[in-house]
Amino acid sequence: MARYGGGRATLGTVARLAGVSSATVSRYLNNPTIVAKRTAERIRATIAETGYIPNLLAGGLASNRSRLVALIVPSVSHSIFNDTVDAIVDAVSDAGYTTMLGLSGEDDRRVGTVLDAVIARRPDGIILTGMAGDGVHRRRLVESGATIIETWDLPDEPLDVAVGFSHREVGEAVANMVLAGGYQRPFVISARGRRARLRYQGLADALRVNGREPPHVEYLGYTTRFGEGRSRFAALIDQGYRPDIVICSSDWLAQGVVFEAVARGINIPADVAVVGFGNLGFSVEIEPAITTVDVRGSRIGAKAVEILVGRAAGVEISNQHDTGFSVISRSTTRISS
Amino acid sequence: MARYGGGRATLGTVARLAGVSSATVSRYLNNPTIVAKRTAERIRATIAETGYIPNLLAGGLASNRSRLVALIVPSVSHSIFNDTVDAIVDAVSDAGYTTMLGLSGEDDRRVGTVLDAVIARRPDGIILTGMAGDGVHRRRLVESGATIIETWDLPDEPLDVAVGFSHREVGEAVANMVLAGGYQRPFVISARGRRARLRYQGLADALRVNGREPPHVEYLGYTTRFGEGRSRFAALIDQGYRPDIVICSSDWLAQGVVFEAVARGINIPADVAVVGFGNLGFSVEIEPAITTVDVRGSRIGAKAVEILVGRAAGVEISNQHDTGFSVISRSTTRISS
DNA sequence: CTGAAAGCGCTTACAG
DNA sequence: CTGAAAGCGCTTACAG
Repeated sequence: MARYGGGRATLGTVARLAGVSSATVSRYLNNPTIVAKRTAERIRATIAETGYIPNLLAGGLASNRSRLVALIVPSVSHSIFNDTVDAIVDAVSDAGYTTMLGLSGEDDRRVGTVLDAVIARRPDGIILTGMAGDGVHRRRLVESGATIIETWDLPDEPLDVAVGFSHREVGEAVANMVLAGGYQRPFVISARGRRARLRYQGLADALRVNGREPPHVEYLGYTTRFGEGRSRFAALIDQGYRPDIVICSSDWLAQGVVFEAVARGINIPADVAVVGFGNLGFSVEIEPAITTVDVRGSRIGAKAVEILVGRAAGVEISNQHDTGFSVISRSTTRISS
Repeated sequence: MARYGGGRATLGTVARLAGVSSATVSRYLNNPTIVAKRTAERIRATIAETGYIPNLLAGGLASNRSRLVALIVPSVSHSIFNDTVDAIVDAVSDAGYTTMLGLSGEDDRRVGTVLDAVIARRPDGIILTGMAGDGVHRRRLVESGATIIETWDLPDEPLDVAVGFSHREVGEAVANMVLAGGYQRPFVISARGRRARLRYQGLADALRVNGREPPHVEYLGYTTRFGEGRSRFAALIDQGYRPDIVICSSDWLAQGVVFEAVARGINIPADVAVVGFGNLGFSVEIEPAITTVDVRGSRIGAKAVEILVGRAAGVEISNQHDTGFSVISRSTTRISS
């Protein structure tokens, strides 16, 4: 970088060198077409020559638009939200914004701390997974003035706007599959989080309506792993359970179940069908394949950013966006029964 | 939030209400102990009452310290760096800084764009995975004035500071395991990235020194998946290869190999040993367990932030930090041969 | 221990 | 289409 007056080039440096005012350079940067062609060209050349990079700290302060989007997720390792995170960061970047990442921890334990840190940067938007926790946090969010987007859920009363799907409906859809497939002994292995419970309730209620008992369910921790699917399924079989369909709250669990079943010579789907959740990359690669629920995590992310950008441009935004889901049936047609 | 004069409270609002100058409030915020006890108490109370949250955009501009750390990784879904990302974001947050996340894409394709966006925010530190690409980017990084930390690698000439381990040495360690275990027919299934290639070279060179041929190797894409491990191993067997040890450049590949082996009734480790890389969570949960290389991703992340914070505090920092690695042997003791 | 004042690098009415 | 000037909300020598 060429240095001018002992520091890095500023807007002022560029203006002086190009023989225009700072205001004009600023206009060129934010809306090139409103500057005269020849002036624009001169500024462009000067910027290239000086290696000038705008200071968005100053820009955000002056314009009261930080072009910062805060993204808050529980974690990034072993997270079902990662497709959403990738989609958001990419879309945010394409829109000329920058993503701040905050980790709220398991069960959103640290969301308060993260919120404070994030609000101090005056983001234009805050994207959360799940719902915006308790009263204090909801209040802080509203008062931040940012567009708040709750994702992966459809709360009845979103704080601002929600982008996601109904977990109850997912449960109901799985129930329909159970009923249509003629399964008699479903067993559920589930995470203990709010949303997984909602899916179970949707499932149980729909089965009950059809005169069926609520299925056995085993709740694990907030995050679920391959190994737990494996060990829980093994324990289940060892305890004498003979489910004809195992419904898991994540594809990781389902993968573990499949792995254990294969190792034990239990036939999928003839002896037992396996259902996951998330349609994670590997779920299509497992053999026998598992049935799973695709919730289009990247679409949720893309939609969230679209809304953010739209809001900034003054577009009227409805407060509920159902991105839907689909049950992807693989290997649930029973060969024998 | 209580409103004062029609907007949110600023430093000035707090100062006026507490009956002190802005300078004193600023001092209280940044270093409470240099303010008189009674003054401090008054300010504290006023802040609580007004719900004041500092504007760090302004703070960063005025102090020329943004307290922003940029983290640049290829992606977040299905990434071996995720433990590092979690550790960094948490440590950055604990240090009172904020993380900006940029995705450089597969093979760092988009690193240029991401760099520009990030530098415009004037971060105090920039953390990258791998080495800082080509000349243009290296130059931009240096000129940014931020502390640059290259992680997951130990370049001979780091741009600024490097935190990681030697991929060649990992390959050599695996070679030692191959030799010690008496394996005769190693086969490598590998990602095509620079670092995976370095590990292969370390492996091949160490074997060559011991009078052995370089092992067969099959290179896949930049990212490797469970399904590829499965299908590549299947193809290998179908083609008549009979490796006694399969060395994979990721635990995902290794998991796929194990899965396929189990399905085919191939005994691990009696017939074939499987080696992964990364010590990802599930690798210990696979049965039979795989041998893998633990590179302590979260330690790399924690160390990187420690260096950043130390540098800001004026601590002298050496430019190479070897965080080491360890080979975790599981199921490589051969039962028959 | 505290305050008055200048300044960080931008944006944006306002006027022409 | 362009410029002069005020202002965004902080921090930090400087002086006391």
